[in-house]
Amino acid sequence: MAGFKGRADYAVDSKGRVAIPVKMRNALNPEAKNTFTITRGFEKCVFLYPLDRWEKMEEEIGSLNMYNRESRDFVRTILMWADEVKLDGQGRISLTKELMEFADLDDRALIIGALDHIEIWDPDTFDRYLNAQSDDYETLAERVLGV
Amino acid sequence: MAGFKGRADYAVDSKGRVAIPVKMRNALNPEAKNTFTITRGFEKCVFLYPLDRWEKMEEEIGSLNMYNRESRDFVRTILMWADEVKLDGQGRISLTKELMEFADLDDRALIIGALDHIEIWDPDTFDRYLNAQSDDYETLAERVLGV
DNA sequence: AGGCGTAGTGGGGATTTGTGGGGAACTCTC
DNA sequence: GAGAGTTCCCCACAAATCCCCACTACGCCT
Repeated sequence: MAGFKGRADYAVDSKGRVAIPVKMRNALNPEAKNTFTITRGFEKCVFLYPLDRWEKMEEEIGSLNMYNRESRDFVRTILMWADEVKLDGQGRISLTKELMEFADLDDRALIIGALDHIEIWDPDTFDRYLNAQSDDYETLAERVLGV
Repeated sequence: MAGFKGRADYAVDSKGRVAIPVKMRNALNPEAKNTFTITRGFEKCVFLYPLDRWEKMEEEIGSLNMYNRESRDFVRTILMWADEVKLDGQGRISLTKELMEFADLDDRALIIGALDHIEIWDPDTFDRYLNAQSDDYETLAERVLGV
């Protein structure tokens, strides 16, 4: 039930497979059935939602009114990139070509725990992302947490 | 029970047949019996409702106020073009000429999962549609998923 | 220190999927 | 009723996908 945390620098093999760290696999809710929904994330990374968490999201999406143009745009955009993936016998998932292209992934990937989901980054992209952050850790924390 | 998601760029063969991606076929409720109701969609695409879902749609339509002119227009349009199609042995459906013409389809089709229904787009039409969207992915997602 | 188990990595083979086409059955027209 | 045109069903094939097995490195336990 604990959230995902930690980070790992793993290989992406020629078939587009990435291992998920054991710590995160153990943090999986049994009802997630080793299944994730993988989709585009923010800032050029890939999001991985465990099944149980994704179902809540689908409920939210499903409750939108489809006769509203903006809702349709949103539903299409979100779902278009989503895909259901299962851990294989070795605890890996396989990325689609589209998502690898989107996140600029080649043969290395950074797996990052983010509480209710897992993020997959290209290491270089992540570096640039960190450097682009104007504020340091302390300042950020103060802005977000410090009332 | 999971909704339709994902996207695929598939061929439309000379007989007007399009394959439905396995992932979406697997998401089908057994009581849909591999049958869809196909009809005109919004924004020049074709909608594909699984049988079980379409029945709810009919209820919704039936509950509309028929003394309202716009309701009548809507109901006529959606029903006039509606047709029942079944997956063939290869998991394909065949499009009618009228719907292909309406959606500007020729030899390629974009199949997009949209939770309770499937959409079929002409690739160029879809490109134009995406470009016309005002908000980017992050903004859209934040609006609904961002608590 | 040695062995055992687990985690990350790689690859081969079987199966499935997307695609095209042929032929039977059915319909519509003349 | 014959012929042309459709529609439907089945077969075939190449490519992509999935599943399983094998290897190595590291840590833990005895």
